[in-house]
Amino acid sequence: MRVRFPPSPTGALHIGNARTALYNWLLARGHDGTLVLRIEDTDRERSTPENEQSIFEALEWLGVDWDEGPTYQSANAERHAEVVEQLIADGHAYRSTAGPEEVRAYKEAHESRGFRGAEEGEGAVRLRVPDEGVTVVRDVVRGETAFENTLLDDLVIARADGTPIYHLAVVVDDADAGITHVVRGADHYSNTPKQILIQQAMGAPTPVYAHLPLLHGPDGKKLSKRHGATSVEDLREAGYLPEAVINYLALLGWGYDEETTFHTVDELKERFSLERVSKAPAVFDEQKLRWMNGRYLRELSVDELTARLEAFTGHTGLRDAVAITQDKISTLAEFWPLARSFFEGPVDDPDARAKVLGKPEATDALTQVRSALGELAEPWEQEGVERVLRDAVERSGLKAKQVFQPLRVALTGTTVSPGIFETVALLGRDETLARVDEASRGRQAA
RNA sequence: GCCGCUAUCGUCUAGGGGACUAGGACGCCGCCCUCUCACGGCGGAAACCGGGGUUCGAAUCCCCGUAGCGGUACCA
Repeated sequence: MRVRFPPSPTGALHIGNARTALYNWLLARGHDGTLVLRIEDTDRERSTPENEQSIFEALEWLGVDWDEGPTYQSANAERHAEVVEQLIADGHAYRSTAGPEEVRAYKEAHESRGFRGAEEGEGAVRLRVPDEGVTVVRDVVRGETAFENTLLDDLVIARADGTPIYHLAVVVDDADAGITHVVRGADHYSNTPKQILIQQAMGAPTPVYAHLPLLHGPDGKKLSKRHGATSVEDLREAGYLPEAVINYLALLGWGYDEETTFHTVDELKERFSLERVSKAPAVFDEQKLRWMNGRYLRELSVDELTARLEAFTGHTGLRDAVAITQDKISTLAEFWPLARSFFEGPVDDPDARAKVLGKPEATDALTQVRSALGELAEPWEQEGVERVLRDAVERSGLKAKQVFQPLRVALTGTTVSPGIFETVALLGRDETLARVDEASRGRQAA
């Protein structure tokens, strides 16, 4: 089995393309297959070094590798021209100057009939499509469909300037590369009979086809920027883990059984099959990815998560903070907002201060807490901190919440933070007392 | 317009004639846990697009309709 996947040469790796790449990869890796990477760029200028680089980086981040390539259609121009000449010589193709207007006029004159041109010896090269019979597309996920040849146009396979059209180029490249399985988006389905016709004219074999359902945004329209993340790069920047992205993408258009949701990459390689790919388009739901990402994130060891967060945020010395925030975040991006006050001091949140420190019992609460913590003997650890703080609550006659929230705001500046005991323990004696004192002064001033 | 594909909870899906009072997951709602936010646990609401067939029996098969999507380029 030889499969090949064609990333879009137009920049970021779109989520839909990523899924196509993933399925090709799983298929090859699960079946001893060879994976070929080829960039579809007959349209010359499309593959810029920057675009390619971002695609390769996205694939690498996902862990999707390949055995051969990258190759480029544009590098194969001579071979394409040779095939075109051969098809003309064999009478399978002809040169014609007919353009869109002529084609339209022809179709208006011939009711329900594909365009048929005449040999003119110049112009673009068109393939001669048979006037009868059907071209059958056999698709692993969709079954068989017969297309009436008479309805198909004589399609252009090379421009007047000699450059090949995509359909010709893929077919030639796939045939030359010995590609046996073509797994691509369903937007190519209606084009498949054209490619099969080219294969037949060339005498090349037809590979096994599988067309994947398209991906849509929440509104059922094509996934676009206004739906949020649309590329693998976007997901990476949003703090998703590659293993979660792979798991989620695998499930968009494919299901293994009645209840399994989590699959490791190795399990996916083993379990994935084209036969179980669904036919209906799927909607990309970032909320579910988010949930799944949180699950993966919580399964990481503290050391591993720390390493990823340090790479993601560019900060170091995060381990202790990571340990107490791990089960509060769903993406890497959520870490810093929750933990920054440990490193940069209390954040400035006037609303939180007014709402919590402005309460009448706040002064009393901070006073009790200050004296309790001030008397706490070393070591300054979570266990001792919790003990004295709970005692302070007891003495104050207030509810735990009435004491802890002012303390939380005094220490972090906000009403949302890791557990209060963990926070106090991590901050350390000096910093904790200093922040409490600072908050008390601020309160008196106000 | 023509050709084609698709159609199960809001979303991802399981289902391939009786096991379906249609299963799981996300999200949502409620309860529990609780120092905030989360996490976690428990429970709940929520779907077979419509109409005809076939059959003793249809979510499952066939036809029609409807809707969505794709193709119809000297784009990929």
